[in-house]
Amino acid sequence: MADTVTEAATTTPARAKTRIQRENETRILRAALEVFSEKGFHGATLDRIAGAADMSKPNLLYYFKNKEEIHIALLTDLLDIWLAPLREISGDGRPADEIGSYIRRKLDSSRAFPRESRLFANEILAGAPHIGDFLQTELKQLVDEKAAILQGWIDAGQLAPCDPRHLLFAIWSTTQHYADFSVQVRHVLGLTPGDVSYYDEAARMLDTLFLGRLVAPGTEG
Amino acid sequence: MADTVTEAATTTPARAKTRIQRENETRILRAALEVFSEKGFHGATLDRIAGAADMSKPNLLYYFKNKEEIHIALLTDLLDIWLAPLREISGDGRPADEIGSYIRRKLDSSRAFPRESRLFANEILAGAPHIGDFLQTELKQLVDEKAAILQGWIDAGQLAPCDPRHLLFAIWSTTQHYADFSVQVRHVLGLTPGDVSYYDEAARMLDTLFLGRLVAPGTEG
DNA sequence: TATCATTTTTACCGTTTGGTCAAATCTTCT
DNA sequence: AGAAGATTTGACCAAACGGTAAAAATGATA
Repeated sequence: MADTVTEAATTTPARAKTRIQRENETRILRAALEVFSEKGFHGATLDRIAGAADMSKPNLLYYFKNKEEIHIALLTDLLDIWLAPLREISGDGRPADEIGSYIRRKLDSSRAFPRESRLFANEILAGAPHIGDFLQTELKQLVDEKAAILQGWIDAGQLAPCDPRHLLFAIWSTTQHYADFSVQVRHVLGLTPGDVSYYDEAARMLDTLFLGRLVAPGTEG
Repeated sequence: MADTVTEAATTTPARAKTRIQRENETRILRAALEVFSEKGFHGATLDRIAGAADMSKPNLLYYFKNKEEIHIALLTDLLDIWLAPLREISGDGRPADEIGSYIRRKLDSSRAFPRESRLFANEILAGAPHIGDFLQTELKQLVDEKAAILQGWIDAGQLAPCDPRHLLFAIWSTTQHYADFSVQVRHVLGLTPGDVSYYDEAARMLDTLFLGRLVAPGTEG
């Protein structure tokens, strides 16, 4: 893949933006997020995005030079949202507090930004053609940093011995599942299409799983 | 969406298959799985699938009448693989044994069938256009059944009070994560593209999480 | 080996898609 | 008001795509 999000960020020619420019760019990005997140990159068409933005296709291309540039712009915005909850983990707090609030932040993020979460999932599933570099550098570095904090708790006997990175994977997967697989969740629970009332129960489940003990003592394998 | 997997299964005209027919159909399905799972439905092209099957496009269309039919054939095969581990959960065993071995089966499934897992993830992310009916009926029914078993353990005090369906969601998400998000996992762990050596550590993590206690007593929030 | 059904290929078609271009229209600012 | 720049539109294009038709080649079978 030619461009990555990090490259794209430096390519900006920096020119004062007009009011119309700002308005239309956000309209386009909002529409594109809707379409990309539910159709994937290849399933999304410029016509559809333009239609969702209530705009003609050539006009859309007046603001973004091609389809990929819109996609990259979305991914760039997304990464901040994705990283924010992780950044807040602090070594100063108690393990249960820090892990618990991290899970809550991630779950809130899934609820507040399901489209962004699905966009991210699509990108990873496709082999991370645009954000591969981000994953290897920025994300890895932050994970290394936070894993060290978790490892400190493990060494202090406050956390069960485990690979801290895999603990993060477990938090990511369980929380993101409610956004990415929401269709399956709803179908299994027998809920109607728009219903996201399962988030409260999800929060309880994850508290039990990560902060409590699932299998009662004396009944282990 | 016009066809669903359940409809397609009954459409078969039932005619004796030749050797070449069997060989080429499996060649096509194998190639299509590869392409669909890494490009998604819309990103996959018939030319690419035909190329991967070392076959001309018209020849491919001699065996499957269109792109969607190949996709549906793959999904149909997939659903058995997906359900198999869940079907084995029994109310006769001890909670820790049953849950533990279910997790192991699901994790093994992710390792053995990563392409199938990603195909499934793509389908769900796209809103389950083909398997929506399956999710609402067959899967829901099986989940209801197994959830009752888990609820029995909860009522018997062998399992922490929680929504059994959400417990299943947690198992699905954590285990499938290693197939669906393998690119991210590898990048964060600093592994090379083909490396799947993380599965052993993943198994340990999930055992700790689901069967043990993560946060040490006395350090809860 | 001759026959018939099956399989494969070549050439092609209509549509969709990402994208361009130049003219027309609207804003902004003097 | 009117010039200058910004925005929008309609007409269009080449490539890619899913799919078709018919002839050619191959395989099975008697």
